[in-house]
Amino acid sequence: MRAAIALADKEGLEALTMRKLAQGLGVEAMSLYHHVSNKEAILNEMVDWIFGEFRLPTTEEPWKETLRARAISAHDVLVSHPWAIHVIETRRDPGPLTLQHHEAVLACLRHGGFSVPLTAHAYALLDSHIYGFVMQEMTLPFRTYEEVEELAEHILAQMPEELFPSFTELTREYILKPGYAYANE
Amino acid sequence: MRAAIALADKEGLEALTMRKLAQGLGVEAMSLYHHVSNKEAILNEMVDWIFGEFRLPTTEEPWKETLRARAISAHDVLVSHPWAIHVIETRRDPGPLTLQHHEAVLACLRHGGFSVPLTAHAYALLDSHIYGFVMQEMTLPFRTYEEVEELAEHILAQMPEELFPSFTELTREYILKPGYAYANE
DNA sequence: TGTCTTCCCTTACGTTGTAAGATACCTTAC
DNA sequence: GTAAGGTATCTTACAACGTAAGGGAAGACA
Repeated sequence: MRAAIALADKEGLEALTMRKLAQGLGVEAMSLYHHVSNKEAILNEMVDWIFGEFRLPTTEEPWKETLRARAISAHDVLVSHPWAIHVIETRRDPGPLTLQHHEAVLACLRHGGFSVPLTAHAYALLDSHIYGFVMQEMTLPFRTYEEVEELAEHILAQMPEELFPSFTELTREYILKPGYAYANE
Repeated sequence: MRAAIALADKEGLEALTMRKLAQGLGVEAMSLYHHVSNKEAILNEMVDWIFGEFRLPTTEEPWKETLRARAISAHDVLVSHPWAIHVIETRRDPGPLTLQHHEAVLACLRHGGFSVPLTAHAYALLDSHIYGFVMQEMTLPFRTYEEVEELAEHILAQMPEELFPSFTELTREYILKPGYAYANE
């Protein structure tokens, strides 16, 4: 698991093949199948590990604070493992750490005074925002400020201003201002 | 494009291979490369087509109403093409319909009185919710109500209630109630 | 000393995207 | 009327993927 996560972190999800993973462990690809039934199983465990990294909310702290801390932690974890949302999105059965995490969030909301239906609404709302935000952040065609600058100039150059007035305005007056980072949205 | 979208709709994204796509068109796989440079190019165009399906917001209607209609439309489109969010998430350069859509949303917010920074905040917030919501909806291990029932019983049976009190409560008192559908969250 | 389990190996297969190049047809030019 | 060139398709081939099938070496235990 550690090797798989490290490989995906370093060389991207598409580099995580059974052969490369095995090679990093000084072993042949087929040897992995003695410990794991599938590549899918590896991905499942990777996602469960990710959920284990999220800060668990508690029932002692006020719900707003502890859930805010959880959201920020989840964001940070997902951003530092760029493959994560992508893989989460394709998993269909949750692991133990994932279930434990859900339980903690639900318990926190219930202790905070939310009714059962409101708890469901709130959880859906919170995680929609977290996942959607991270997803957009990861989909951006730039990461550093230099990349923003270069790309924006390139796009502006070939984007007719009369067709895209609001877009060029946003780019010029907001995105290209020093200090811009999508994460601050 | 029509064949590619139909194939992905009907048999899933993993069934969209160059050979199967060609076969559906009565042609060999390599013939597609005369019209398209890559499989990536096909995916790019599919995403652009998706954005073209989203209802464009206008500057005539009140921003709240027209953006709400856009959000619902986007949700419906994304749900009826289950491959869409997945592919959107991996695209890095937007097509013309995508740019046109962004322009319309930005223009709507600006006309609605939002400042440039607030427009950026609002757009990020709106789309985070839309994408995240759809992503969660598509990741659920069930689609129909029968599947919920079957799966919930199965999970409850092997989930120790003392370890997951809030989870079992939510399942029993909310998810298993007739009429439940995640889309209503 | 012999059997069983654990762990890794080699070999092989079907599927994927696509590079390289041949071939048939249609259009256009002289 | 014929040559030249462009357009659309084909066949063949290759490297990389996940993984099925089965062999072999080491240690554990009888």
